[in-house]
Amino acid sequence: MFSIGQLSKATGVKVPTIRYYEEIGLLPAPGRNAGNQRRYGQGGMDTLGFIKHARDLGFSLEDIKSLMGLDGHLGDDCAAADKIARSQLANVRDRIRKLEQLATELERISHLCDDGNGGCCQVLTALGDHRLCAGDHS
Amino acid sequence: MFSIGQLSKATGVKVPTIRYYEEIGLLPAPGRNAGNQRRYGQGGMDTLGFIKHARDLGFSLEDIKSLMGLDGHLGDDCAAADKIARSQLANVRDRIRKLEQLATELERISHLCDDGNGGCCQVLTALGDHRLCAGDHS
DNA sequence: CTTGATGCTCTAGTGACTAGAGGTCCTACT
DNA sequence: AGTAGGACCTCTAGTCACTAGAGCATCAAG
Repeated sequence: MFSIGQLSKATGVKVPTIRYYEEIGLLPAPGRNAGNQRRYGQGGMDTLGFIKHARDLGFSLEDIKSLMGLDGHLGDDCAAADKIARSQLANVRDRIRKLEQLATELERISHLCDDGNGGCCQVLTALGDHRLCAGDHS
Repeated sequence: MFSIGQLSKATGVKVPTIRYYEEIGLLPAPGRNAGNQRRYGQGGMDTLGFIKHARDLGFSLEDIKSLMGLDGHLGDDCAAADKIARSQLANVRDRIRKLEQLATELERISHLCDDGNGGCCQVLTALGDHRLCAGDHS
């Protein structure tokens, strides 16, 4: 049996966050000891580990709810899980693409001060005028 | 003179968002007409364009406040602006790196179902056990 | 038996908006 | 001049995924 603090240390999920997950029905409410404190078993540990890992991979809590069964246990609908994972992958790829455009643009802007082309500050001008952009981000 | 709707169309910033920017002191409150409706000049248009572009580049509203003068006009402190832009670039690069790790991991997970290695669902197992990860994301 | 860490509930705040209610105003058309 | 419908106004509350703090109870070690 683990206290909420031990669970927190073991999984890397902060204590208030664990209580929050319970509140929104993501993590099943565990039993309590005589002093009304939460006591978790291995099942709670596994479920929280699952949630943590999925969150690190960028899944929303809504996605995670879908990935787990309605009763709070891990589901086993492979096709659905695979679909969510693939859509998440597409999402991540898209974010990478957008961020790369931004990095290009920011790099260009950052170099404006180096060139010494008639004094600063070109950075603010570049930020102010989208037409000066090289790429077509967003 | 532009109405808030015209400003919205011209800049691509939604009407409630413009009012929100005004409320938090990012966009100076414009004059009103006889019927208490906002009327913007070119200055308002420019400032909102600046905000929009900076937001698209991933700057926080707090960053944008720093980039603009305290009185709501565009500032001209080049060194400070450059510092913010560079820190934003580093931030974006970091996010790209993390997302690439996630994409790798998600790709691996998504392929588990293809392999047909003893039946599904490996996706949920992989999500549940961080130790099965190839890379060390997060 | 005390001390300090850990736990409890509850409320409110974060960032950057978004949605809706309920009302007023402007503009174009008849 | 009247009217229909869109645009505008303020205000409140909701979103997501937490985070912070108040004020109290409980637990474990010395």
